[in-house]
Amino acid sequence: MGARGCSISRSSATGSGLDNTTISRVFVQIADLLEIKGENPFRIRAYRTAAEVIANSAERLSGLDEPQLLRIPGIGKDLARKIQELAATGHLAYHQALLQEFPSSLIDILRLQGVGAKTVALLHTELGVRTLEDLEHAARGGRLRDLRGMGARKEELILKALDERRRREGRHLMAHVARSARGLIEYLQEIAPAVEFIPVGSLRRGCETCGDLDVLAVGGTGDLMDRFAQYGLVERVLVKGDTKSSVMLRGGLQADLRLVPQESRGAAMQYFTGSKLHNIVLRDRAMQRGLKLNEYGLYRVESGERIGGATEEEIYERLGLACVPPELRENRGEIEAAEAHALPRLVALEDLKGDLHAHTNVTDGRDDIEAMALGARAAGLSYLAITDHSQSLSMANGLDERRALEHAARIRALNGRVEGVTLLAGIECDIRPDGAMDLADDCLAQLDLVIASVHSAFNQDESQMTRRILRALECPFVDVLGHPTGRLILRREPYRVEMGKIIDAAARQGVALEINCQVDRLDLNDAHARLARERGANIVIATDAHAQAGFSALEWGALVARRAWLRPEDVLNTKPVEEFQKLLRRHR
DNA sequence: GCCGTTTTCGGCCCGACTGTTTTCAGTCG
Repeated sequence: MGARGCSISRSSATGSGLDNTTISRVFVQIADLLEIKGENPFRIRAYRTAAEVIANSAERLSGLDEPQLLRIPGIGKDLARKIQELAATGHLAYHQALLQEFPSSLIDILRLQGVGAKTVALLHTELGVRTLEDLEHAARGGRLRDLRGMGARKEELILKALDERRRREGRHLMAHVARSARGLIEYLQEIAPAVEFIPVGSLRRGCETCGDLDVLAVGGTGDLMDRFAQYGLVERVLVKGDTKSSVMLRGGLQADLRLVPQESRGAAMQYFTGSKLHNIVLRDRAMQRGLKLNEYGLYRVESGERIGGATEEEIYERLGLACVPPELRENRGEIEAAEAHALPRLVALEDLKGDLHAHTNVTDGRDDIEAMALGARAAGLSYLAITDHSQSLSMANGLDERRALEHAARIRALNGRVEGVTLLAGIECDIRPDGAMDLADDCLAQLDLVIASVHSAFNQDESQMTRRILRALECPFVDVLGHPTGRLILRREPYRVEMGKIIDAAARQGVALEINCQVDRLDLNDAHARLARERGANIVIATDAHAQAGFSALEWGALVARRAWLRPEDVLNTKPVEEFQKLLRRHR
């Protein structure tokens, strides 16, 4: 994940409740500042690696002691102490000292396209530039062109980058990038039918957001670069060479196209799929074996002889590894598992047999029960739980007990109408601010499936929210906890809640945790879903569809599950409907 | 700043492209 923004929020940086994201952001900021300072690049990398590891750790690091911290790869004595200082005081003296030296606003400048640490330092020392506004002023005044290594062209590029930054902030939802990829590849494919176009990078790894779109053109020729630059949605060409070009698409997504020869197809796929951390480990492994790995192939260092590169499988195999699925390539234990030939058989979209979370036009959905059943069948599903909202969600015309039971009767009456799809009468019942369920137990007891979800009072403090959800899980008729953290990716932070406790309670009580497939939810995320499985909680993958076409979103949830190392047997809705129902909490 | 089956020191991934240079530094992925 890229670093968004640079200010460390005051509210979240208060003592022992410190969350991983906050610690990670401090480390990223330190790395940025050290880069501007011109520090040892390996020290900078150490901070970046640690920041990544911390952000992706499901366990809260602020609660760990030094020996526990030292067991985490990438955390040594020094960083362990820094984490503890942060956890104890909410501050880090080293970080504060750097901020005295360089204002954090310099980091905003560092994020500009084409501006790196050396340039930021130069601007700072030579022109006294501290903020984006200072920079814009200097550029408009023509004061950049006289600096060493700069010219009028560079000045113009910086003004463009400033303008772009204003219009858009960094990252994009995976599903939106996937759509852009499909459009671009369709265009290129028509021009060059013999060339194979492969999306790689974070999109291929199934990351929830992507900073850019990377596409390989296997077996293409140089003229493809011109055609790429001419694509209708290109706003501006950033770089254009014989084998590599980058463009900015309308809407602010950067797209990169790399030309690779057929014999390097596998090496290039491996290299450009990443992640960076996974690749560093892989190249290190190659080095230990007297080999060199780059985007063209795998070579013996001594003789220069090429010993692989046509396929990814070949590269992993020559390094003594099973081929790692792209979703696992994050340096989170996959190399060790690949070495032991113990990689899991990951759950796939095709394994999913039912969907458990869908709304109809009785509340805030667009289509009626029958249309939704048809949609589920078209998506290849054999059962569907209709789960409309409960009364608290009055904006959505939520159901009270009487309407909920009437609705359930209609759903059951329609069962069998759409051949091949079993309908379950469920509800998405609000968890009230005090943790009480929004509908009476005797109503919930008469339904086939109950999802409990938080839709209000998001800013309760952590202990309040944790107690609230734990109380909801006590209700014997709750089968599933819906979108457990309430986040909206790139729009709303998750609410503050102790997920470890929620996961343990869910495991204990047989409540399944949802991976909600809405492209801006994907909630649970990969790290939490992985933790949930490790702690023995059941998982369901559910769309939260609000229209007939909404079932295609299962694709995104399946990717999250794969990134969480889940196997088909870890996901309840891979089971046929009878077996699935037996596994629900109410039938345990 | 991390790491270690050669190691507590001396390594740490690497190539493409651009702009400003005249052989390269900076940026990016």
